Amino acid sequence: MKKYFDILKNCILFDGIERDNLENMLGCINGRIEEYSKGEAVMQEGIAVKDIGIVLSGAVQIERTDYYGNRSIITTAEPGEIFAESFACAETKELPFCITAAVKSEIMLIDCKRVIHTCSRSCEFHSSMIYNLMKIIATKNILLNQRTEITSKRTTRDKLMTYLLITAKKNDSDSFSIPYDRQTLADFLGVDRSGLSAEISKLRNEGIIESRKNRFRLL
Amino acid sequence: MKKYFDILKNCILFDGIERDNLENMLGCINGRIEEYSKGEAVMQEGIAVKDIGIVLSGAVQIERTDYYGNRSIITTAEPGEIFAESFACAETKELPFCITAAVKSEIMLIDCKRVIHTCSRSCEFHSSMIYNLMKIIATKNILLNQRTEITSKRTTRDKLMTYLLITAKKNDSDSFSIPYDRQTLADFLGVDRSGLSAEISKLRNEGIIESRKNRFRLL
DNA sequence: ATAAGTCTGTTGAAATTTCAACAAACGGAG
DNA sequence: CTCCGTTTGTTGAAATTTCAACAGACTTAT
Repeated sequence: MKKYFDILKNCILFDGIERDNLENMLGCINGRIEEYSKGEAVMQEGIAVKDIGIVLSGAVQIERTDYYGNRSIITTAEPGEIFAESFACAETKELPFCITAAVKSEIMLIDCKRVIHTCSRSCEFHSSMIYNLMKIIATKNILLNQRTEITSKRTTRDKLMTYLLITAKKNDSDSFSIPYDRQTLADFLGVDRSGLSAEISKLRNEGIIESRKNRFRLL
Repeated sequence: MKKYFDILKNCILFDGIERDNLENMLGCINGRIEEYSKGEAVMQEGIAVKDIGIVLSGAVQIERTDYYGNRSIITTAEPGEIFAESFACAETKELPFCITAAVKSEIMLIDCKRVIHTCSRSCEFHSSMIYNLMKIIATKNILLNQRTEITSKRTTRDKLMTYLLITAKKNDSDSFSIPYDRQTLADFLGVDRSGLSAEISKLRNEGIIESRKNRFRLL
């Protein structure tokens, strides 16, 4: 168990909890470690989700199959990252996709109820963990809301401008860098890459923005 | 205070908490009641959000101004509904939009920290409230994820089919009703209403779905 | 039953996006 | 410095969406 402490220490779920207290914590929430071989299902589609997962080693991927039968990877979680937390907290009756081990992996599974309901001992660290979990989910929520605001716009220009405006506000400056290359930005905005490039050029020619590579300035 | 108990009783944040215990609860979390006149800001853009809001009477609306200067209402909250909970839990430093009273309203504001951190008395109801809050935010999260999955598709057909497939799975049946009229569905999917109608007809002609008004069946 | 209003499906034209292909710019590696 | 692989910008054609307008179906109030 001890050999995983360095990884768990970096897991945001345990933010603000000292290493020395981690051991007590883990007893308190009864985390169990499971091993999965490459391709094996960590959580199967259709199950009722009870556990929050933490990747200790390896990686898991969340996969979805669309109505054409195309399977695509929605996200992956690497060591120290948590997954399935929203489904566990929402007490999802049927997981709408499959979570599998991308490679041979060790996963810690924690019963969500043990996290949310403070133990009888009511340890102070438990409270920290609840706070962390709430913050994680709420932050994702805000990010998803922003993305929805962007993608609900109808044109590439509107999507891009909405994104740039949100980013400028976040950076508290008209001039900022973005952490995406063109293709990734296009995927995020839900538009075609070449169309996005064209739109950036157009906005630049119209004197609405300045841009060079992934650095932008709103005028 | 007592006159608001009926409203609070229906607030999902207090699910599973008996009326008799509600009063203790409210002391424990120190909910304060504020009154706002029509149009007055309940939470101003740019502030650091600390409180979760509950509408006791009237209604609040969450408004956003886009880069053209058009102001639009993102959502409204009516009596018994909560708002700003994600921003409070995520400890948002700058609220990205304004929350105003749509009409003369009474609002209960609760310091989020008081909710998340169980009180020294560690009352059992507090634990219920944390559980409820977590479930609310996690559920929204899942819904937003689904919406993102839908709107990230490029064509009206793909968006519609993804939505129908998710709904069918949720209803555990190929045949189901949807809670939207055409315009609302179009807004939700992020597409043009007339184009959506046309696409539904096309799918029907191709024998992929049956549909009558807001009832659908996947074939 | 009528009338007014709303919702839905249809259509064609205009606008926009996607797609494919290519060239220019860029960034290492040798 | 040159070569090679990758990223980005550009372009024109094809596909799709949006827009506006209208007609028919349906609802509700009187």
